[in-house]
Amino acid sequence: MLKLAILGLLKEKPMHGYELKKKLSYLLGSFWTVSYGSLYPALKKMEKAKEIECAYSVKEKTRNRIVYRITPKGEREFIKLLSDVRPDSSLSDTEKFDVRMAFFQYLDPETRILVLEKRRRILQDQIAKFKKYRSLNKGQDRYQKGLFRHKLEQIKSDMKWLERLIDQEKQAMTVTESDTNPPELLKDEGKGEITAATGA
Amino acid sequence: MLKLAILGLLKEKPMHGYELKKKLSYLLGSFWTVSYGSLYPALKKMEKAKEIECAYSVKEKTRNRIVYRITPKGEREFIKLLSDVRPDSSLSDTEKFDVRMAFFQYLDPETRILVLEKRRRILQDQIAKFKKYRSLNKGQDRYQKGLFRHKLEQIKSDMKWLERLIDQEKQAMTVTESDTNPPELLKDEGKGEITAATGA
DNA sequence: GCCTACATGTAAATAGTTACATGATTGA
DNA sequence: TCAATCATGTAACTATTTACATGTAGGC
Repeated sequence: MLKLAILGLLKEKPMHGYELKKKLSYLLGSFWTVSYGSLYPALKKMEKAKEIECAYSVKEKTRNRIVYRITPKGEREFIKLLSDVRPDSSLSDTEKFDVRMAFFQYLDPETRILVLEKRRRILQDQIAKFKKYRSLNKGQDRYQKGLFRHKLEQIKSDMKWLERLIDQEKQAMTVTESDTNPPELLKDEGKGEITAATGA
Repeated sequence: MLKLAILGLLKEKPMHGYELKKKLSYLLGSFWTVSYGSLYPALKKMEKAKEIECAYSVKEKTRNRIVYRITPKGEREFIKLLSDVRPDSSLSDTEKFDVRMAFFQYLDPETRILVLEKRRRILQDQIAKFKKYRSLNKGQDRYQKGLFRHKLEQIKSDMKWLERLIDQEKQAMTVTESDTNPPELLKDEGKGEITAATGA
C-alpha cells in the first residue's frame, strides 16, 4: 500500500523522502500515518528493485536530500498495484480502496469499472452479513446495536457514492467509444481526460 | 486489537477457537477478517499469560475442542485495553475505536465519555486537515476531489453520531448521579482500578 | 466419491511501528 | 539558547497474513 502511494506521488513529480512523508500525511492522513521507519526502507527497497531511481541528490554542506523519480518499471508496477482485481482476501479493503481511488486518474476506463464493481460486490456482501447478524442476534446491547446501525448507514452511503461513480464511468465510456476508442490514459500523463464530470 | 476482541467475546460465554473465529467475523467482519494463523497463537499466548484458561476440552475420538474462559486477570486486562486513553499515535484509529465500541457496555460511564471525547478530537483534527489540504491543493484531479468530498461527509456523519452518543452518556450520568450512584457495570470484577482515569 | 464444514495448529513472510542516532538551519 | 523543522537512516519489535499440515463427519 505504501509502495502504491509512493509511486503515485512520484508520478506527479520527483521528490525526496521528507517531502513524500508530508504529502502522504495529507493525502492519506485521515486513515493512515506513515512513519520514517517504514518510508525510508521502502524507498531503498524500491530503488534496489529499480522501480524508482535517484533523479539527483543535493549535498550542500549537510542539507542532503535524495530526490527520487519513478522509472518505467515503476510505472508498470504502479499500474499493476492500482488495478489489482485479484480474487481478493478482503483484508482492510476499505483503506486499500481509498488509496487506489486517490490515483484513479491514472487507470484506464475499463479497469476503473472493474475495480469499482469489485468494491461494490464487497460492500454488498457486507450489507448482507450485517443484516444476517442483526436478525440472528436479537439480544444485542444498545452500544453494539447503535454501532451496527451507524456502520450500516455508512456502508449504504458508500454504496450510493460508488454507484454514482460507476454510472459516470460507464457514460464516459460509451461517449468515448462511439467517438474514438483510444486507450491513451497510460502514457506519462493524462491530458484532457474524460469529459468534465456531470453534476460534480 | 485481536486480544481485546477475544476477551470481550469470552466475557459473554466460554468458547473455543473455531467458534470465536465465526463470532469475530460477524462482529468485526465489515472491516477486519481474522485468520486462524493469528487466532490460535493469540489464544496460546493469552493462556500462557493467564488471561484466559481452558474451561474444559472435548476429545471425542477426533472432534477435539479447547473451550477457553476469561480469568480475573483477563478481565482486568480487558478493561485496561478497552479504556486505553493514552496520548495516542493515531494509527488506524477508526477500526480500533469500532472494536472498543462493540464492547462499550462493559466500560464505566466516566471512561466512556473520555473515550468518546478523545475520538471527537481526532475527528476534528481530521476535518481541519482535510480543509487545509483542500485549500492548498486547488488543482486536484476529479477523483481525488470526489474521494475527499465523500470522506469529509462521512467524517462529519461520524461526528454527529459521536456527539449524540456523548450527549446521551452525559445525560445518563447526571440522572444516575442525582438518583443513585452505583457502578454496577463491573460487578464481580475489580472496580477500584478504573476510577483513577479521571484526572489523567 | 467429493465437497463443505468442523477443528487445531505451525512456519515463513509481510508490513508496519517505535525508539533510537545524527546533525544542520531557522526563528523567537 | 532553545525549540522546531529539515533530512536521513537503523534495529528491534509487533501484529498479522498466507500457505501449509492434519484429520473427521455429514450431506449430496
